Amino acid sequence: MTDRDLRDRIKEVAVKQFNANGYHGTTIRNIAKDVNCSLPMIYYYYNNKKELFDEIIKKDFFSLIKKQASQLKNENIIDFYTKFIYNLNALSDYDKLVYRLGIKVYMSFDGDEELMSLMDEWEKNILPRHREILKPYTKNMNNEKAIVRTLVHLLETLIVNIVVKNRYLTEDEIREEISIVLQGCITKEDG
Amino acid sequence: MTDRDLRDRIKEVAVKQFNANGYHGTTIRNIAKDVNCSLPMIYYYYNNKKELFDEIIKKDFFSLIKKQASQLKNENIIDFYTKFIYNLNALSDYDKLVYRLGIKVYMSFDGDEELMSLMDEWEKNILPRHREILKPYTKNMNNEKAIVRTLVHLLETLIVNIVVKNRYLTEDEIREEISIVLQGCITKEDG
DNA sequence: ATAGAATTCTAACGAACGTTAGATAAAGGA
DNA sequence: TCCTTTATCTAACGTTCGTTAGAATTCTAT
Repeated sequence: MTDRDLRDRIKEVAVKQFNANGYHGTTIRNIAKDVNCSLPMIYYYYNNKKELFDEIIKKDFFSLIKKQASQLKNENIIDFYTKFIYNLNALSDYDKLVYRLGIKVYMSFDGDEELMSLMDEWEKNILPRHREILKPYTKNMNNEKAIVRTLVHLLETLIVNIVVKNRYLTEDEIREEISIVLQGCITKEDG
Repeated sequence: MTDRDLRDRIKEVAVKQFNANGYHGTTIRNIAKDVNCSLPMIYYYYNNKKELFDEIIKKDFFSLIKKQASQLKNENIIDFYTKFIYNLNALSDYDKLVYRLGIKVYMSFDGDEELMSLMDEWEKNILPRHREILKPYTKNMNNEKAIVRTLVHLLETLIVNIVVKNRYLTEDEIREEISIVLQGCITKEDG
């Protein structure tokens, strides 16, 4: 075990245990045991259990998805979305678990009201954001809204497969599925 | 409160609390309080907490999805899948919560190894089943497998929206999205 | 009416929980 | 060197947990 900041090591172990056993099933004692430190050390760095959980979601999870959302648009829309999903495979184990815990809260399977409403805020801008991205490719289509919705729904499942169910999806698999949803768009602007 | 079997009332309250607070966050005392009975009555009908949780998944959840999977095929494939999803809106509150808890286990957000492996067993026949259903419509297509996969992925998200996030999806919304994924198939056999 | 089974209760057990008090050790500048 | 700050510990507090013992009540068939 390296001599990294104990504070970070605590959070790392906590993410694992919150994922595996949920908020209530995770105990400060078990975290301390895995970190190999004494129990009150957790309280030296975090005021209480809830603050530890909240920091993972509020800091780590949101900075993760904000970073992901700010990815540069590729020249080709299908390449763009394919990379968008495919890159999730390469997330570090820690980031994957943070993402997974975030989805757990997003589905209100864990966390509290406050965290859930933060998720609702975020969710509100998902559809508009992708609508904006897809605008150049869907401007003449009558079912534009449905296409954006379907794509976002597909992306959600792909994310869940990689991050929650811990599957590896190949780039080709991802591209195939995205192409099926966007097949009406590709001939408009691209090759 | 009606005088239905106390055993059923216990399970009903348990489903609510397991959904809201997870396995570890749910206490026998709180169940008893909501059922308005004494604490040992839970143990009169169920040997322990885990048996209560397991019965919900093993009996109620699996009978629910087996019933759903055995729905009669409609003459039109898009109508069929649209109804398949749309009908979820009409599930009783209890069945929705049972379904939701099952998904929680399916995503290994709750439950134990044994329940998870039951889920894995079930998951294995999802793709083949839909491949069979779609066979008449995809037999001449080169991306048949990708279409089935994409459809199943879309169905998963729609199910999560209705059952986990408790959204109401209109029949038109559902049909639009399914049509986008199956647009290559419809002109083959149908009108 | 009454014996026996089925149902429900009060009260408690030991274990584990989140959290804290307070002592000890290590580090670093004066 | 000594003093202050930072880091770490042992031990315990009060609470809640899953579970059970054992008594009281209600039902049912004779």
